[in-house]
Amino acid sequence: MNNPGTVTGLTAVILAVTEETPRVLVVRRMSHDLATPAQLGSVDPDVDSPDTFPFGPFDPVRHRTLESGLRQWVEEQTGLDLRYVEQLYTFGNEFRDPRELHGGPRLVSVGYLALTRESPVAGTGDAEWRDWYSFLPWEDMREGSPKLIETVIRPALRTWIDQAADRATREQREERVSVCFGFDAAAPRDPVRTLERYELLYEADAVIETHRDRLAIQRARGVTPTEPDPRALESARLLGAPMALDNRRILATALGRIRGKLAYRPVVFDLLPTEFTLFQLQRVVEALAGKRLHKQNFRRMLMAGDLVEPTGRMDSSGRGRPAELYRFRRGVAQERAIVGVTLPSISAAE
Amino acid sequence: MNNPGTVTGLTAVILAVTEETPRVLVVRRMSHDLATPAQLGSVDPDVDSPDTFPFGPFDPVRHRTLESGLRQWVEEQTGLDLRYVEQLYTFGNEFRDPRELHGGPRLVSVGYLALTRESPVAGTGDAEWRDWYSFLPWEDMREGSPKLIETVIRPALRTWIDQAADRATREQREERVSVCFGFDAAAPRDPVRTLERYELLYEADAVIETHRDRLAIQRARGVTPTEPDPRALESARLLGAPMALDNRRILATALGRIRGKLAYRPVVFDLLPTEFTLFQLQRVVEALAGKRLHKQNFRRMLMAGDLVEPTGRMDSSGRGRPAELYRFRRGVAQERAIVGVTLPSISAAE
DNA sequence: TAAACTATACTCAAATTGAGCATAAAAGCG
DNA sequence: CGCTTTTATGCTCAATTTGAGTATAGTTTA
Repeated sequence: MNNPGTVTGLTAVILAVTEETPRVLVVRRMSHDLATPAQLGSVDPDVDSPDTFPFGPFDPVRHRTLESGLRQWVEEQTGLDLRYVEQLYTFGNEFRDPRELHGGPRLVSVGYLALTRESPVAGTGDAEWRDWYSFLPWEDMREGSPKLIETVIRPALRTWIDQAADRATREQREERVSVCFGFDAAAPRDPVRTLERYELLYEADAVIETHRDRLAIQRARGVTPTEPDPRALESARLLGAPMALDNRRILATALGRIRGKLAYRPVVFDLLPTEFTLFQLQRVVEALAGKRLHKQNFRRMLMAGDLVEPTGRMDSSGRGRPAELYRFRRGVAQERAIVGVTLPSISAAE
Repeated sequence: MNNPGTVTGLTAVILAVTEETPRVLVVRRMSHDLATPAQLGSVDPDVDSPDTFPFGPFDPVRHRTLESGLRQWVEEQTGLDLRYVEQLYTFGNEFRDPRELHGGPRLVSVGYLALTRESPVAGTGDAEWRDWYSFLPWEDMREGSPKLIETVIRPALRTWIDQAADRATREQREERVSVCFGFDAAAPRDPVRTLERYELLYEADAVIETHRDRLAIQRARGVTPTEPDPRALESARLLGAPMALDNRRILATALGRIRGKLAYRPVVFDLLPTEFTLFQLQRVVEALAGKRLHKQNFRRMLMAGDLVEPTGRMDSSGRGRPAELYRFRRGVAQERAIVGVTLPSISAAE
């Protein structure tokens, strides 16, 4: 086999929040330069043209840095005004791009997280905003623990635990499941561990990607595909909308990162308009955290951190008593910002 | 100018701790594949053959993942048994590799942090362990604030603040300096913000790399080099040993990451032998954190987190009362490990 | 006018954190 | 041997932070 080398590209996870709804920008077709996703041995018809994140090759002649490269083509292609931008992770696994199975190059992709205030996407019409929890439904605990955790995830993980070859493996799996999803009352669920949860589900054959990838690899290698358990497949299809390649893994990485960042950097403000009520701010934080917060404590924390200041104006558009409008204290908190917004963990009880 | 494309490589920051001394593995010459660092317009003779981190190109044919690639060549070349390995950041700035100035390709390098128990480096003889604080001396607060903070850093940053063009910039710089180094009593110094500190020093022309890079770029562009202020140069030479390329920035990234990780993952144990006294453990954490810890509180935290268990054996090699030997509770804490080792911030007073 | 909803001020107990005191057990040294 | 030095280990205490309420006020909507 010849050495097809590597292709280096940039993947953008662009987040916004409208009112209560968290959104991420996805494209239906892959970008021109890497068009037509190779036929994956698709397990599920839905997977045939699944969503991807905006992707562009990195051109060192045009771009001084990876970040400026990303900013430039995202702004060119979507017209969005990216605010906070942060490098996430570089993904370089074998067969990330299924074309590698047929002799294509390794696709090394530097993932970036970008925050913006939501606005209609200009430019190429194939990009659209989607609720990010439609891809990772088990991460949204705002209305309590979603039903599919008990009905789909728990049984699937139970099966996986029971399939352990020996006692030690079995106990390790039990512990891991318990920690990731907080089933054990002793270890409350940590909102930041999104990637671990996704990877656990992937390993446990609980998401559709596991089956898809296995099948694709087996086909490319000329091995007779193993017939997946129909019950496992059906269960996997219930676990959120699929995405192409490892894009759901990337989304999980992004979500974990932004949740972690929340605690020590005032990043929320890059998702909000210049002026906002404290309750709007809280709604956005809740959308990110995937859980409800205690209102009084939330504002206490904001005040203690000197993160916001009142504008004097009021917002009467809401239903109840009008709330005062605040603005982010740029400058001071910008740098200081040892304080962010702390997220409590989610107790197993709730 | 033709398009020379990119080269994708892997950079390894390998850390170990011997007794009290933190160590990082550096090589004197660059690895074969990217040998002979181009002549940087070296400001300082010492910079002519500076240390670099082990670097190797990424070969997608041999390596299924970036991490396995890194593990493989590091273990081949050094014989070290890498334990914890984590991706740090991908560096792709213009002119990272000075050969780019002369038409070379962009060097995109995926940085990895690796922990190992120190052992003599086998294999190619040009690798050696160095105290990592020799490169970032302002990060070691174990014996109180190092003198060079007051004698070198503070004056240099003062000059930078005074050079601000306008009042707003000036205040921003003041705030930033104060937050990074904790000069202001209100904002204690955060051990995790190592990268911010390095970048601040770089921007403020306080480290030698700023001068080196500026000169190199000016020469390559055929611009007459600006003569650097001799006092600034002299001061910059006092700020730790230099490294090639952006390797000190990478080290700062690594140090910040491991310090942050300490708080929520039991990574220290990958630097220790199987059995250790609590005091040895504390010494290692202190080496990482760059500050001294309260002994009693430290063990209280360990016990609360169930991270270690006594072996029953005693260590009598020390001078005082023999200490009990402990081992890391693998398995349980491995996964649970919401608890790590929390680092207090460093108050300005001390 | 009541019900519903939102804003905002306070309180309180539990848990966490930073710092110290006290005592125990060894080694080294006169 | 007795004294100093050094390290280990158990325990207390106050300050702060955190999670969860109670109480009351100001608006809109049925």
